[in-house]
Amino acid sequence: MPDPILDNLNPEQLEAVTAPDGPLLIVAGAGSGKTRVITRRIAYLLRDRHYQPWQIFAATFTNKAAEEMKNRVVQLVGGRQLAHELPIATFHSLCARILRREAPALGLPNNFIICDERDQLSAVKHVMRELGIKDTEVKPSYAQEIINRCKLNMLEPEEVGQVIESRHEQTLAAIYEAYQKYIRASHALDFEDLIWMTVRLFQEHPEILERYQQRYRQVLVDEYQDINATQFLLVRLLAAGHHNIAVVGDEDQTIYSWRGADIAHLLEFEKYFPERRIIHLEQNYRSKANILRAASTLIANNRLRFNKTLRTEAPPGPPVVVLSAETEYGEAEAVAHLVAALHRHASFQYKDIAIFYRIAALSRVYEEKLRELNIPHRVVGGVRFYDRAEIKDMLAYLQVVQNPANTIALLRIINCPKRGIGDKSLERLLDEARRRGVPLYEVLREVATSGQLVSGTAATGIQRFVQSIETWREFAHNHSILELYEKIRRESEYDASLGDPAQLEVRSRLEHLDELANAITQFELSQPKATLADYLENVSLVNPTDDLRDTQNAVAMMTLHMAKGLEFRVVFIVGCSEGLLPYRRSQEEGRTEEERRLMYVGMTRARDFLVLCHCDSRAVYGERQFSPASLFLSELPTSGVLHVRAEQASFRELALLANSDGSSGEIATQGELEEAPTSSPRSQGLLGRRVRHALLGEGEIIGIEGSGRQTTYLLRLDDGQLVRLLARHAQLEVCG
DNA sequence: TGTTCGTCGATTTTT
DNA sequence: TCGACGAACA
Ligand SMILES: Nc1ncnc2c1ncn2[C@@H]1O[C@H](COP(=O)(O)OP(=O)(O)OP(=O)(O)O)[C@@H](O)[C@H]1O
Repeated sequence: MPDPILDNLNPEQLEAVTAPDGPLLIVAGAGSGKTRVITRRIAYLLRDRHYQPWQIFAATFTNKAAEEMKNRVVQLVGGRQLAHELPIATFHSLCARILRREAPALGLPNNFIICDERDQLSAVKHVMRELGIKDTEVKPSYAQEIINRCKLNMLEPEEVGQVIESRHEQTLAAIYEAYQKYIRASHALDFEDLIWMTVRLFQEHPEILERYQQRYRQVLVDEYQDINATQFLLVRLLAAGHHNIAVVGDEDQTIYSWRGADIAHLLEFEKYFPERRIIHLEQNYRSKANILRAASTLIANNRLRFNKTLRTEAPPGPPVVVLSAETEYGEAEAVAHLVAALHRHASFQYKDIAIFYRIAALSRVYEEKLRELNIPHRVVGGVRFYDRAEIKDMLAYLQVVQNPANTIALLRIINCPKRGIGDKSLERLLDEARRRGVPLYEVLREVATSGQLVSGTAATGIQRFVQSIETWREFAHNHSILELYEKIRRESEYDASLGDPAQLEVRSRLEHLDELANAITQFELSQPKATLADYLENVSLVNPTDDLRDTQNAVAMMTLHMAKGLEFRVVFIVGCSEGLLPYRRSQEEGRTEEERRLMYVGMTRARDFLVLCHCDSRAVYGERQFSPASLFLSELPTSGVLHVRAEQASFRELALLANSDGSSGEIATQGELEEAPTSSPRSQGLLGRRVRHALLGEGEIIGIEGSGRQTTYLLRLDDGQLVRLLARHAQLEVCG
């Protein structure tokens, strides 16, 4: 009888899935079935070892990964309820759940709110103003970055020196300290706090830790190479009693070092759990051999890695194509045409195809060209829905209603729409609040009755504002989130403040606000018992595009980071230029190897066909700049890689090539031809000869394909271009 | 207090 | 090219 959980596993995979209790370390390369193993193991624990869903703590680093894992487990084990009961989620979300219950033990309120990057930046700016630090002296975004880097490593303000050495050390420490005070007073936690405070909770309250150790009998971490020091400490605390901790990782796929990820933790696992069982998976089940070889050759240039074996039994498949164009428009156009051809002439559906890029800003051109050709596509996690100003404003209203002490949100909406409460008044109110050590809202409430401290217009504005908030708070007690939202939207007259609905810009904002209503409805339907606090937490931690199901038949577009863990039959990596991939700033900060890993991750997502794109010049800040090909392109093997100029490319031919399995030699690749030339005797002699073409100039014949009338030459011109010419038309002159 | 216009400056990746 | 911020005006 077929067993969905234990069938279709190789012996090593099976060993990993069914390993007995105790620490388990699985180190394995791309496409070797790591995710398959960890999901099957969870299913196995549930079905055959009779664990309850809530006893399993499975952490991931992205919402997408969590969603994917949960879906797979539910598919294996079944049960509608299961999806809600299984604690498979990101570290941040698992921690938020714990803190929501236990916050009081740390002196924090249960209804804390989670502030995102933007809130964080505005908080930093706020405290810098209060401290009288000019943003020319220290850039707020820099201060933010340093604060986060400290918090990732559980460093207090006085320890700032450990992450930077600069004359600003004192200043940054002061900002950090003030920032902490400010967000605490606002009843807010930032992303880093979620992890760190959970660790602190466990360290300071052994009895609470013990409860969670009792509860979570199995700890699992996917993509373990991405773990940072705080997260590692967290899982060590949880597993301290039973040591039932299983992790899977691949050091070649560490792409989050800027979030504190460190390969060292892979080694340290063995230090903390010396009795660990270690399993290597060495067979790649995903990619055609040419793709795997190209990726392996590339990553071999990294020094910071173990030497893993990764083999495949797959046929060579089509060559990896390096597609070059003159400009980014040419590049995008070529991509779009090739996508169309793959759809039309080959067996690929749109949803089999993905386009990856280093930075999200790059997606635009490619989107445009796809749209021009009417190719359905979806951008995964581009401009984040909840990042839009109008959405953030409305959510800030909900946050203030939920917890008026949240000064961060309060400041966002106090004069939006305009209520005549200007900078001057606000400053006075904030001073008063600071002097007395009470939340800003407290002061507002008093001013609303006393009318003191501010001018007439401001006082009226405050009065009406406080009045509204109080009404909404009352209303929130016995109404749904949606009802509350609609009421706020109506009574705040926010819509009108956006301007004339005849304007396109305004209309799209209004549409976003309608979409928010839809999102709230969806949420309330899926979680009927959820509170406003639950909703706001969900909003902060889960991007709605994350759970946009991949149901549409559309080309997927995303950053290389988002691509991790996924697979597609066809992958395009666009913008393979120096400065972009590897990204200049990363390179300057000494993280070239991480950029190479990023490229490696992208390449290994492909099953059948991989296209790496590049262009000679690109507009940067509106200015056209020379854009040399990526270092990584030069690190690819010569064999199994085909270089094509977009201007000369026949997309139909490329599409047919993509469909070939590379074994019959219908269209051989450059490398194969060099190694094993097969062609008619007459042409044979030309292979490797220098020739001159009337129009194209001189070059070398590096390949001969087909025979008879179909014979074609593959010619490498002296400028590096590759062209394919039908032999009977090619008027070539042999040189020398 | 609110609006508009010009200048300047800056760009990663995710929770 | 876009957006954030400051100065000058309504
Ligand atoms: N034993 C197997 N037999 C057949 N196919 C397998 C087997 N193991 C894994 N696969 C397939 O190989 C592909 C890669 O598996 P999976 O995503 O689990 O790998 P991974 O190691 O997590 O990859 P990566 O680290 O690159 O994200 C999937 O399509 C999976 O279905």
